[in-house]
Amino acid sequence: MKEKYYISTAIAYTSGKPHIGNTYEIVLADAIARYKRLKGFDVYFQTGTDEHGEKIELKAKEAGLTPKEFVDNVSGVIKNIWDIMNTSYDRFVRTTDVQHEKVVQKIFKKMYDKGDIYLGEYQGLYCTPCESFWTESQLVDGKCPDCGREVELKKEEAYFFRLSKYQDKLMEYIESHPHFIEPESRKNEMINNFLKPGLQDLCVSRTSFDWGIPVDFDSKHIVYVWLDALTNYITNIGYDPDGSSEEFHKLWPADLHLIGKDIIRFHTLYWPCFLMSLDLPLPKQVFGHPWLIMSDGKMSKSKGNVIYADDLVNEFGVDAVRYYMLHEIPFSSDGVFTRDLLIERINGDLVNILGNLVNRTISMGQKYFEGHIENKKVTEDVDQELLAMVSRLEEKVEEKMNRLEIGAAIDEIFEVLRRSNKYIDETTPWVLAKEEEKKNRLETVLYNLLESIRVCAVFLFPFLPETSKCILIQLHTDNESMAFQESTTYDLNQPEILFQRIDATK
RNA sequence: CGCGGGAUGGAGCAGUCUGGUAGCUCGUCGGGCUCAUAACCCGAAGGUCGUAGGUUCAAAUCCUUCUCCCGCAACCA
Repeated sequence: MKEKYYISTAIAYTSGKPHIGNTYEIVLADAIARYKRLKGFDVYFQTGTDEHGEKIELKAKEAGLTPKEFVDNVSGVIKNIWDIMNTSYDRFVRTTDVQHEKVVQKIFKKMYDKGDIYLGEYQGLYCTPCESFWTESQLVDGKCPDCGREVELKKEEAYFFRLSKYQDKLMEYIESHPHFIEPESRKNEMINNFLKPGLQDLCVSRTSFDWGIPVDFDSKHIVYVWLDALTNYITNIGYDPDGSSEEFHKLWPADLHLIGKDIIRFHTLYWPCFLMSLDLPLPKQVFGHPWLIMSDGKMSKSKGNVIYADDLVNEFGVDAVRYYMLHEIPFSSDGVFTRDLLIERINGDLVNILGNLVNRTISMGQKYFEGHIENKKVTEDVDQELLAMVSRLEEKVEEKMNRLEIGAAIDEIFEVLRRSNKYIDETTPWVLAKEEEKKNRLETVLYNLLESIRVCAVFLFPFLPETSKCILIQLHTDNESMAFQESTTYDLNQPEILFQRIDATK
């Protein structure tokens, strides 16, 4: 039986259309999910939208819509972009799903009955005109950061979750599972800033707005959005305090929660404590990925530097945009998006290295053998280095993917493609073609190239699914073996341009 | 002294854990080839590895000082 692999993205907040930075996460998750499937895992890949909260209530009001109408629309927009990016999620969840809402209420009740949630008083610095609570650190010169007016100490009835109760257990878990929080610098932040000073109990209800899940036994309280949002990882696979589904028992705990670096705290402190309260095992890993930013910093409407994924896909194609996202963003520091660099990557890597290699190889196959190529096994020493690289590729890619170094995994594939281009120069097929007695050697050379390309195409599938398929179609093969095959027969299709060169001056 | 991460040829990065010829991609310059999308291949120039000191036969790598950049510092998602 196949081993399961449960990967999730954070659910996207439905405040508006996601820009390209917000789209990075789903593509990253998709690459990992596709890779795990390729390696034989039974993958469950979940994504969706987070639809409650005060901000959405306000946005809806501005738009003259009910909150539900508003989130129905935005959730659809988000799903559409995920589809445009050709992502292979298994389930798209929404926090406004009735089933989710019901289970969240049960979870809240269960925690309350257990004594982990208690009714208390929220004390905070409140700005009355802005109707907002602020923390000490959010204040600017001791005043409201929004309007600059004085804030006052205010008390409000609220429910609290006893984070303090689970603090030691959580610390123990983090220390005994060194890869639970990645990258490591984030783990240090959590330990030093929160765990060591001691966790404060978390306020898990709100009374200042309505758009959310009501506490069923005290309906003037709305369940805190994060308690609502985080539980999506279990409610949608059948968790139920009164008895969970078979699917839940199969899938939980999740293998990887892929999230943005901005929400690490919620996923590595609050979420584990919630799970411990429910007596559930903790996810195996939480990876806080860096961001795709613009050269002048984070994308924002006020800066006017927002770029949307669908616009780029229309202009450059989905795999070019995927390639950029997956290849250009380092493991633990932000990656910068520029149009020039995108074009450079398309021309330099996708057109020159990959596209041209496929094109020139298939062209020679057609020209010299009318597309019919077998392995004549007239080998020479010069073949060895290429074949060795191809045979090591699986191991190399696996090593990088296990560390979630996606860009480095792609580099390994391109190393083989570069080596293949070099192999053509070393073997000079056009010279071999001039001598009839070298015909079998020529065919062997082309065979070696075709197999190398085929293996690369198989490994490119998680990252560039369309391109991978196009290459296999041009090679006219459905052999998806990850290893070099000694004896296949190729009956090539006509070559077609995989990526069109972009004129950077336009 | 709040905590953490970073500073490497023109650009972007790897190497730092486990000291020992400073590597990759792009760019520049020169050459080769003609199967291919003026693509491909080879070669060259270019770095006191942020600063100052220390340990060592030997430091990008270990220790300390300072400078600059970035992230975090809890109830907004």
